[in-house]
This record gives sequence, C-alpha cells and structure tokens, in this order.
Amino acid sequence: MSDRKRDILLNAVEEYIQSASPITSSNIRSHCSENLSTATLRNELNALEAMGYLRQLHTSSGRVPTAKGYRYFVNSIMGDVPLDKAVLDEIHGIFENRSIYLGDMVNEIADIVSKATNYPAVVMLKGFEKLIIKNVKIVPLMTGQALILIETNSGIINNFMPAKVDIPTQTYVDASNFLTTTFAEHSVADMIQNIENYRVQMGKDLAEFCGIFDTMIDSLKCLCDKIASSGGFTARGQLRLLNSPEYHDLDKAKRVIDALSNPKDLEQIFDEPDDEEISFRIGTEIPVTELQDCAVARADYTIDGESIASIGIIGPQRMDYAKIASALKFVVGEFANLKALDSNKGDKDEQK
Amino acid sequence: MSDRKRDILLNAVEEYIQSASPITSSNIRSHCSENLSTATLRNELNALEAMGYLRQLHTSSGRVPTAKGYRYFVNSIMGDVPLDKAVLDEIHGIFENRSIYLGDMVNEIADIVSKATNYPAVVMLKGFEKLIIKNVKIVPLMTGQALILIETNSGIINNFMPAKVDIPTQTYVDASNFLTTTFAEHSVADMIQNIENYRVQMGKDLAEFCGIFDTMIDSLKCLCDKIASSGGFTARGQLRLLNSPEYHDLDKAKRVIDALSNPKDLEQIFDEPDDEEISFRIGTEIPVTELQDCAVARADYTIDGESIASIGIIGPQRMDYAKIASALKFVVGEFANLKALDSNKGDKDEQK
DNA sequence: GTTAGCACTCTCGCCAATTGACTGCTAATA
DNA sequence: TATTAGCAGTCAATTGGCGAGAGTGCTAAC
Repeated sequence: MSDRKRDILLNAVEEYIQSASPITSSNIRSHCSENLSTATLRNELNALEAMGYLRQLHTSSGRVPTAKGYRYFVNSIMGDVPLDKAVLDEIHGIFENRSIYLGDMVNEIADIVSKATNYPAVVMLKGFEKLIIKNVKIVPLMTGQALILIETNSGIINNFMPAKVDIPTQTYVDASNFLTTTFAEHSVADMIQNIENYRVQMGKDLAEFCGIFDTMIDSLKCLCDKIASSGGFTARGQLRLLNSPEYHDLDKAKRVIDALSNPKDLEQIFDEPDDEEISFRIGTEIPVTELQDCAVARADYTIDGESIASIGIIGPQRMDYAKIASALKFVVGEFANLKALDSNKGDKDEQK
Repeated sequence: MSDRKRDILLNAVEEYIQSASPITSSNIRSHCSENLSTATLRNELNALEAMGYLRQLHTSSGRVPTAKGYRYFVNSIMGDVPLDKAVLDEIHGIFENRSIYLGDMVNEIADIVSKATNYPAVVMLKGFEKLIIKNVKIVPLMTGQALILIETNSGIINNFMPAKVDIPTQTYVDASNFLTTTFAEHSVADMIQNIENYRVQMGKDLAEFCGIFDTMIDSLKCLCDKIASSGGFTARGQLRLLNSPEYHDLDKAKRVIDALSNPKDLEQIFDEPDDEEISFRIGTEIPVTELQDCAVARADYTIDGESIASIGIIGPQRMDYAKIASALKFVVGEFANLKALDSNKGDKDEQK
C-alpha cells in the first residue's frame, strides 16, 4: 500500500469515527489532501475499496470502513490521545481513596470507564481468590452474623457469615490473628484449600476456632460460587450505547445489551488469556454472534502474570479507539500503582 | 356515573393497560359486554369522553384513558394482584439475609423492585441519620484507614475514615465500646451532634479517643453530605422504560431517564411527605415537567411516623397499577418486619 | 499520473391516491 | 325510552411516483 493510500485510509477512518457519516472524496480533500483533486481521490478510494478496507453502502454514497479498515487503523494509530482531565482525576480519585471493598471498586471502575469512554463497560473479576492476603479480620455483629474482612494487595474482600452469639469476642480476635499470621502473603485460594491441613497439624489448640473457620470457609466458598455464577461480570453504562447513531434502532441495541448481561456470551470474549496491553476485536473477530457488528476493547490487570480482572468496552465498530485505549491504559496503570503501594505498606507496618 | 358506565370505563382502562392500543367499541363488546351492541357502547364511550375520562387521538380511532380516567381506575381497583412467586421469594431473600450494608440494600431493593414491576425504580434514602444505633465498631485496617460499622435497626452503615497507624488496636475497641454504651438506642444524628458534649463532660478520660472521634464524626458528616448531594437517590432499571411502546421514541425516553438521574427533579416528587400507603401521581399531578406524561408510584418506609426511605416507580401512564401496588406493598411490608425483628434481637443479646 | 466533465445511480423528501378501521348520526325497533 | 342496524364521514397508515441532490465511475484531455 502506498503512503498516500495509507494517509487517505487513516484519515477516512478517523473522520468517519468523528462524523458517523460516509466519507466522500470531497470530504477527504477538504480535510487532508487539499492539493489533490476529488477525481484522484476517487481513484484512490476505489482502490482501497478493492483492497477491502472500505465499502460503499450503495453506488452513489460515500464510503465506510470495513472491519478490515478499522483493524488497519487500530494497528497503525495506537498513539495515546490525552483524556479529559476531569475524567483522569476521577479515575485517580477512586484508586487514591482505595480502602474500599473489592466489589464496590469493580462497580466504580466500570462506571467510570463507561463514563470516560461514553460506551458500555464490562468488568470481569476473574480470580479474587488469587489475591494476596495481608490481613484477616472477623468482626462479630449483633444480628447473629459476622463480617469477614480480608485485606489484600488489591482491595478488601468483605462477606457476611453466620455466627453464634455465645462465642466471646476475644475468640474472634484470636481466630483473626491466627489467620493473619498463618496466611499473610498467601493467596485467598491457599487459605481456603489449606486451612484443613493447619487444623489437623495444630490439634486441639485450634479446637475452639474450628466452628468459626468452617463457617468462614463455607461463606467464602459461597462468595466464590456467587461470583462464578455471574461469571464475575459487572456491566455498566448500557444506556450509553444508545448515544451512538448506529444503535438508534432499539432492537439492535437491545440485542447487544442483552448479550452484555449474559455471562455465557461475555465468557467467550474474556475467558481466554490475552497478553496484549490493550486488545481490540472488531466485527467477526468477536466470537459472539450478537456482537459481531460491534467492536470490543479489552485490557487485563495482571499480578505475577496472572490475569485478575479484565475491563472491556463494547461499542460500534466506529468507536473512538484512541480515546478508549488511553482510558484503559490509565485505569490499568492505576491498578498497578495500587499494588506497588500496598506491598510497600505491607512491609512497613506489621500487624501484631 | 351509572354502573354500566363504570364497568365499561374500568374495563376499557384495564384492557388498554394490557394491550397498549386504543379501545374500540367492538373491543369492549368482545371482552365484557357481549349482550350489548357496539352502537350502544359507542354511545356510552361518547358520554365517558364528554365526562373527561377518555379521549380520542383522532375522530376515527379508538379511545384512550385520560389522566382522569387512570385516576378513576386507580381509586377503584386497588385490590392486590398476586405477584410472581419467584419475585416474591427474591425480595424476601434480600431482607432475610439482612446483615447487609444499608447502601447495598438500597441498591438491591431498587434492582428488585424494578425487576418485579418491569419499570425503572428509584429509592430515596432520606434520613439514615435518623436510624437507631444498636452497636458501633471502628475497625482499624492496615492501609492507614479504619472501617466504621454502625449497626442500626435497619441495616449497617459502613464508611471508611483515615486512621493513624500508631494507635493500638485496643484503643479502637475501647472507643467503640464507649460509643456503643453511650449512644445505643440513640439516633445517628444524636451521636454526631452530641458527641461534643460527652467529650467536654467526661474530660480527660476520653482524651485518647478524641482524635478518633473527630475523624469519625468528620467522615460520617462527609457520608451525610455525599448522600445529601445525590439527594439520597438511587435509580435502577432505567433501560426497562424502553420496553413500553410509549417510550420507543428514544428522545422521549431519554428525557425521562435524564430526569431520573437529576436529584433536583426527583426531590420535587419525593421530598414532601406522603401519608398514603401507596400513592400514585398521574400526568400533571407530577410536579416535574419532564415527567408529566408519566405516572409515578410511591411508597414510604416510616419509623415512628418519620419517613426513612421512599421507593418510587416511574413508567407510562398506562402502567400496571395493580401489580406495582402489590410489589411496593410487599417490599414495604418486608421493611417493617425487618425492624420488628431487629428490636427483638436488640433486647436478647446485649453487647459487653 | 492527474484532472475536468458528464452521465449514471441511489437516497430522501414530498405529494396524491387508496385502503381500512372506527366513529357519529339517524331512523327503525322493542 | 333505551337499544340497535346501517350508512356516511373522518383520519391514519401505506403505497407509488416524481424530482432534487449528492456522490460516484468513467472517459478523454492535460
């Protein structure tokens, strides 16, 4: 492909992303190639169409990028576009004020990412059980339940468990301390799996904790199951899909929105690992029929090479790829900072 | 109004709520008045139109209820329609498993009510500071923050506050116990306002708690402000508005949905007290211009005569009033049960 | 390789005619 | 007096045709 064709194609795609109306030869002339005539541009556009990057909706209309055209654009222009400063600050604020429950954080991130990009966002929490335990607290409440708080390197896991009222508060404190000293720097999964071994090993010392541990593990398993049954997905900002002219058709929009609340569909997109920083799938590259006239952006947050959470944006193929890429990069970056911060902290102030 | 007119009107409204298409004379004949001719029915419909209960969109179309017609229907038919058993169980489950944060509970209730009715739902948390304290716990975390847990008669208030790492855990326990014994059976507002007095009164005994109390009160005030700034509103299920044929027009739907995320608008509907169990406002009865072709249902949850939370449903005037009324009644009923249960519990197991 | 010019194609908005669904009204009937 | 049958009238919705406008493809000239 000649340099000129490349310029024209990239310009056409960019233009179309902004305007949402088919690109004409005069259109391009006024925006980037003022020294060429429309006739020449028509020849070039014709060639680009033959090459499969553009297509015409009908003989006498302008041209629209094909999935291949978008793909070319995405591969070429992956430079960052600076995000809105207010949005940046808002994202940063969420992470700043991070002594927050993991579940809430996931919701907030989905909200913010959707707001920043103006498309629906999906967050998939893949393995909270892989997070590294820093501290465990079991707090008995008056209502016959207790609150489990597990501080990890990426936020706090919280869950309620049933609790007998006749167990003294101190027992809960002791049990919590035991769990913290035993499982600090281990993963939650480790704790769930290995608590049995510790119990056997330590004999009657732990007898009084047994009941507590059993119900705690049960309730954590329950939480795992709950997250697993929803596939760990949280979708937010579905309404924003309606802002795109391509989804002014309600039925079309509904089909996409329905897919967003169907774990089975989303699974196919987010389950398989993805080692790119930001990946885009366009059109038929998406393994879900209902979404094949969409584009999906995805970024993963990984710890030690394992993906903990995925963030996805779903929109029309004519989505603002550059803006989305920078939003996702920024969010994932904040995630990483968070982890660095936490491990520092963890070293500094040991729990007695 | 004659009995026959009444029958015809109620039937027409009910029919229209189901079918969403204008009611014709032959329509009524086949559904309720098979012994009358369509001509007679036309005379009756004509009379009902003259009385202002129905109106024609154009000369040769069927008739549609006016706001006055819906109002008559609502006042007449307030009998309960049994709700879907699955929905009933789901609502019940939320309250059953009630050791849950107030904030989460509000979200879940909005979700469920919206799901049950198939319309957008709004929950307004008016005065969590009016709730009665049963127990206070301040739990220090590793990240330089502490978790405030206030168990009340209607769920747990939770919020984070900054905390110095060098304060020993026991101080937090003592501070928590002090707050619990001092303010149990008082409202949260009482605690926020009167903690100053207690501090002055008790002198240096409390000196070591001062810092903790100050930051706690600050952070609770912050929470109050945050809730106040959003008007305390949580809207869910906005998308369901699109299911109604009257909102297939996107712009029309968006105007309503925007109003639902505008505290200023919602305030006008939910701020003034409402002593009916379930109240409906139809059309111009709603004090918000953007919502004047909608209907709004509202139910309040009150403690000691004061409204703590309001639940609202927004939909087209052609909404299923009976179904909405029963869903709201059921939810408010569960709320009340909750309170009864809690005060029992409170008597039984005292905190040391 | 580039450009000007012309014919061609297709969408969109507009208008008129047709169709079909209901109603209102009038006159006949119980 | 209340009800009904029948007929004329009204209006929305659909259809088809027409013209304008936008944009292209192609060809011939530069």
